[in-house]
Amino acid sequence: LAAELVAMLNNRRVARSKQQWLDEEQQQAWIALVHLMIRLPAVLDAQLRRDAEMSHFEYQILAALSMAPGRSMRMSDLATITEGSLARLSQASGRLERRGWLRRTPDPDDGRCTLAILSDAGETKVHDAAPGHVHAVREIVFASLSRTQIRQLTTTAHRVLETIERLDDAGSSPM
Amino acid sequence: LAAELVAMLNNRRVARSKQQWLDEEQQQAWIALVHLMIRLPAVLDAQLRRDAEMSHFEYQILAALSMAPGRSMRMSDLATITEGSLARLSQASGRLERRGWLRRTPDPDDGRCTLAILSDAGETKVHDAAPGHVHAVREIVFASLSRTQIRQLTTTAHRVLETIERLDDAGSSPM
DNA sequence: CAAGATTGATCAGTCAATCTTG
DNA sequence: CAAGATTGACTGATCAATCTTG
Repeated sequence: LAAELVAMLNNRRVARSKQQWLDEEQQQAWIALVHLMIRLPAVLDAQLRRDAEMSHFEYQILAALSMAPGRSMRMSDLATITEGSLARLSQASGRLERRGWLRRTPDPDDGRCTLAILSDAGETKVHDAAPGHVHAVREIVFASLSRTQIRQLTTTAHRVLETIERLDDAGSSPM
Repeated sequence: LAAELVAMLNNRRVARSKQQWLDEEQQQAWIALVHLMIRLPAVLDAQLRRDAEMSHFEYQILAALSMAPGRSMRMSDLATITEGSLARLSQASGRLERRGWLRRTPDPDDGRCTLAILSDAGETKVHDAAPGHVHAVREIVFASLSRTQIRQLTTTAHRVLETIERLDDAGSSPM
C-alpha cells in the first residue's frame, strides 16, 4: 500500500528529529511504542463499542464491580483501579446509571463515600460482553506472542510504570 | 499507600474475571499493559501541555512537518503518520493555524489535496519543545530499560501492530 | 463517482468550583 | 478543614453530512 510506504518513510524522518538524544534502537522502540499506545486502545474500544455498546472505560467499571464483594465498590476505589479521575468516573457512572446497569447510594459506614452497585442488568451486560472482549485481547495481543515474550512484556511494563509512579511522587511533593 | 494496596487487591479480583480464558501470566501481562496504555500517553501529554502548551497529537503534527522536505506535507499523509483521522487532523490544524504555527494551501500538483506547511514560528516552537519532551521519554521509558529489553519491546510491539493491521484488513473487506 | 478535506452537531473528558461529611 | 463526590463550563474527538477536484 502506498500509504504504508509513505508512513514508513515519514516515520524514519520523524525519528531523525530525536537523533541527538535517542540512539537508533531507542528511536525504533519509541516509534513502535507510540503506535501501539494509539492503536491498541483504539481497536479494543472499537470492539466494545461495536459489540457491547460501551466504551473500554465503562467496561472496566462494570468488570471491576462484577468481581467486587457485594458487586459494589466505593467511587474513589473504582477510580483508582480504573486509572481514571473521580470526575470522569462520576460522569461515566451517571451514564451507566441512566442505562440501568448501576446504581449509587451513600456508604452507610462513612457518609462521605458513595457506593457504586452493579445491577442485575449490569451483571448480565458484562457477562455477555466479556467473552467477545477477552477473545479480542487474546487474538490481538497474546496469540502472536510467546510465553517468554509475554513475561518480558510484563516486566518491561512494570518497570516503566514504576518509573512513572516514582516521578509522579517526586513531582507532587518536590521538598 | 493505602490506595496502592486497594488497587493491587482489586486488580487481582478483576483479573479473575478472565480466568476461564486467560492464564495467570496473560492476566498479569494484560493488567500491566492496560495500565501502561493509560498512564504513559497521559503523562507525556501532560508534560507537553505543561511545558509547551500543546497536546501530544499537536506535537506529532509539528514534529512530522519540521522533518518533511519543504516543512510541508499533505493532510492525508500527515493523518497516516500521526495515526489520527483526517477529521481530527483538520480540527487540530485549524487550532495550530490560529496560533500561527502552521498554514494550509491547496496542493498545486493536485487540487484535491491540501498541503500543511510549518511556519517559522512553528519551527521555533517544536525546536524549543523537543528537548524537554525527548528528555521525558528518555527518563520515563528508556532510562529504566536495558538494551535487550528495548529490543524485545520493539519486537513485541511490532508483532501486535502487525496483528492489528492484519485483522483490520480482513475486517474491512471480508470477501 | 471516488478521494481529499472540511464543517457542524454531538458526545466524552478535563478543570475548576462547589457541596457534604467526618 | 480535608477527603469524597458531584456539577457546569469548556476543550477536544468522533461521526455523519457536505463540498471539491480529478
